[in-house]
Amino acid sequence: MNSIVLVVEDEPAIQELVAVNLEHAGYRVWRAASAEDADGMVRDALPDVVLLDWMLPGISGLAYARRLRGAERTRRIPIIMLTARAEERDKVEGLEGGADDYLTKPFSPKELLARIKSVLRRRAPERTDDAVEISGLRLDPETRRVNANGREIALGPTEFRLLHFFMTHPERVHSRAQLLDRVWGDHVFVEERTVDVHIRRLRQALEASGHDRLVETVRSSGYRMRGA
Amino acid sequence: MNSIVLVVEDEPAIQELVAVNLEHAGYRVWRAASAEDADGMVRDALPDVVLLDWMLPGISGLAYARRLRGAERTRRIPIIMLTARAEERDKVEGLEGGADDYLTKPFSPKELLARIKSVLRRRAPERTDDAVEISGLRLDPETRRVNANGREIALGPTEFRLLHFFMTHPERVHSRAQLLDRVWGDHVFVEERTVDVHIRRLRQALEASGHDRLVETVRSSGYRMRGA
DNA sequence: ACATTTCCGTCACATCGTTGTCATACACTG
DNA sequence: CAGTGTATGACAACGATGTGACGGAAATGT
Repeated sequence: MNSIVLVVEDEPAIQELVAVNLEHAGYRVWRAASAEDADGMVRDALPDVVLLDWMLPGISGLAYARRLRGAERTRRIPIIMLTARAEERDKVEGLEGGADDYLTKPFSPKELLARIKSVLRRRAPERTDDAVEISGLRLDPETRRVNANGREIALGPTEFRLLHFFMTHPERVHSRAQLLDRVWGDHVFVEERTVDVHIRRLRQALEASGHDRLVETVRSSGYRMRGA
Repeated sequence: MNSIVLVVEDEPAIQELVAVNLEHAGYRVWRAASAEDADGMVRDALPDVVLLDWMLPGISGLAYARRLRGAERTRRIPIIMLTARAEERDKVEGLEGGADDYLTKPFSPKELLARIKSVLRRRAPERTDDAVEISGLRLDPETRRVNANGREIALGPTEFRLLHFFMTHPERVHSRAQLLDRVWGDHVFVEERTVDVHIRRLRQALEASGHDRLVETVRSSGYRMRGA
């Protein structure tokens, strides 16, 4: 759903090719020609995926992947490495560096999109367009709609994202801090208790259909969504 | 999870490497460049593991390990020693100093993580996110749920931690003092008798499914959980 | 540009669960 | 049976969460 892909690639032709394909598929693309460039962009806001060329002028792709994985703020961003055929033998080392997946040049647009989608699904399913459903409650990111047994439910933007995150990570306890991080996003300075209020609003919206009982309070830990 | 690793290493490059890898794996890292540094940190709160370089300016790693093992408060913290290849012959002496394991430089991140996990599992399995099950009673830290043969059991925060500790250390008698230390935590001032009350509450919660018989009283010693 | 509506974050207060302690009843040991 | 250790129920204080209200920001409509 309009996810942001940061493409770090020094070869203009390839960068263009990749970017065009991604944009055509509905992604927003940030282009960087080097790790240094990329770093400047990441400082302002976080992309949802990083496509990282292996060979880069200056800081290498591998080194940059390590740096991203090292910093708390960027740790969970999925990384896909672009490598030339000849570099394939280095895969093992690269994986240790923290890449989530590999793409060997040349690659087809279809393959590119598939990898991105798969990597998103694995590490950040809430950034995906797939509809989710739990016991009659259905959320569809594509249409931005929520239905409870067919009847539509109106949600504010934050409640929508909150519910989406819950539904893509059910059965697991999330602390208020984690929720702020992953639902409100990066660089937020908000009281933890604010989460409570939005939980309240979400529950209120789900009350009509009785789905509010899916949102459970786990005292002293956080909140959890029932998985079934 | 979210265990704290105290890294004591004077070589900045290695400290950085280790710290980054650990953080990537989800640990919280405290960095110290010397035993003296480390000691200051330990005074405030206790880490779950100590990674200790063999060669340190000032107090040596070996000496510091001995000190940690000597003090009641820090005695049970697992210690992993970092040694250079050339020092390998000293392994025996090191083990006598009380280290739980060794890592010979250079080492791979994978090996580092494996050792830490193994050492944690051995000395503090309750710091792990793995679900535990004993004769139909199942506790899952990730979802913060307890089931007795499928039926969910509600526990307060303290009872939950208590049960978790018991289940990860079955068949072993724990004194009230030990339980206070490891379930309530360091630096607590609570009557020992309070443990009795929580045992009572835990048993009460487990009564419905008959699992309360798993929690045994060992007169004049403490409590124990049956292992099967 | 202005008016209106929606949404957000925060606060104050109400409510409820949890906690540590005590007093008492009970069980075990020698 | 005396003495020690443990179980249990009650309780008051505390802490965490629920809830309604409010001012202002942001989006939307006119």
